[in-house]
Amino acid sequence: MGRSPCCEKAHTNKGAWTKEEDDRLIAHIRVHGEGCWRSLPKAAGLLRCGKSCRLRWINYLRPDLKRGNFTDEEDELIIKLHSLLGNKWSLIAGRLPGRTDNEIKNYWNTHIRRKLLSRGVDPTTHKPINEQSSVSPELQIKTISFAKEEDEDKEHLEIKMIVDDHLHADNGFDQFKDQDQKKNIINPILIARKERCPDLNLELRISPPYQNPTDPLMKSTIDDHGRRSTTLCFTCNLGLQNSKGCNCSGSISTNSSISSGSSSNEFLGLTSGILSNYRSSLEMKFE
DNA sequence: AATGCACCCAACCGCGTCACT
DNA sequence: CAGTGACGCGGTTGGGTGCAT
Repeated sequence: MGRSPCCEKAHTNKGAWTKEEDDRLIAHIRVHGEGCWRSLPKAAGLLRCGKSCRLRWINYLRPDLKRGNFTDEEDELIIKLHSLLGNKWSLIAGRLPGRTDNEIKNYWNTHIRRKLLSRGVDPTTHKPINEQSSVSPELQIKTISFAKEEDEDKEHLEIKMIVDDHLHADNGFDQFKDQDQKKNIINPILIARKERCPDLNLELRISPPYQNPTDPLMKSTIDDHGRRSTTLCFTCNLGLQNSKGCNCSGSISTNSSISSGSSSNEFLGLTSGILSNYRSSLEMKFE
């Protein structure tokens, strides 16, 4: 079963928009507002497909667009958001007022990628290019997909998560060579986690972006077992240090940025409902 | 001045998701 | 539950522009 075309290709203009077309689109949206993109071209007297009109409006004609060069602050925010979200350009754009996903995507591909490479940082993983993990490949978590949880080998995943925890705690993990021994250690921790957040069964942890230990934003705490862990509040992670939501008291650790339910129900300004929708397609890259 | 090349970015394309029936 | 239409997203393309030779 094929997909029906979004419009009648034979009678639509393509390519660059003319001034007259722009004016028609603007005039129509001023009167009728955004939406109903499929019927808009006919109503506005445009020989364009609805998709094309939507893109033109969102990426170019919208009055609230911020034109001009990206600032250094925007650069850094994009980098931080990308390290958390990956190529989720629309989500990133949602945190930069006046910028569009297309604009940020283009800017990333033409400027920021190069900028990161020149810093010796892999733009995909946000880790130093020459830093190779000492962990054996079979113990490294590459990607966890949430598309179909039931398809996941959950036990395998849990073990990897805990091994990952111990790696982060600089605890060494040769002691966990035996799988059963691993599980004996792992299961109580998992149970405790589930009890802490009974409403969430996401099996989800999001690793923070790579942080330079010398970064002045990083703060260190010592846990009950005398282990050192470096923490940074989430708003600071987003480059919004000293903002209203800044909470650098160590409440969010580098090992579990979103491991438990938050009373605010917000992540990056998204409601839990949006997050829920987003979850099905979200892939989190683990270190 | 002519040519080739690299870069930028607006626009397109295909697919996934959601709402509705 | 399946089919369908509409919208939104991310990857890719291609034309315009500037620079080097």
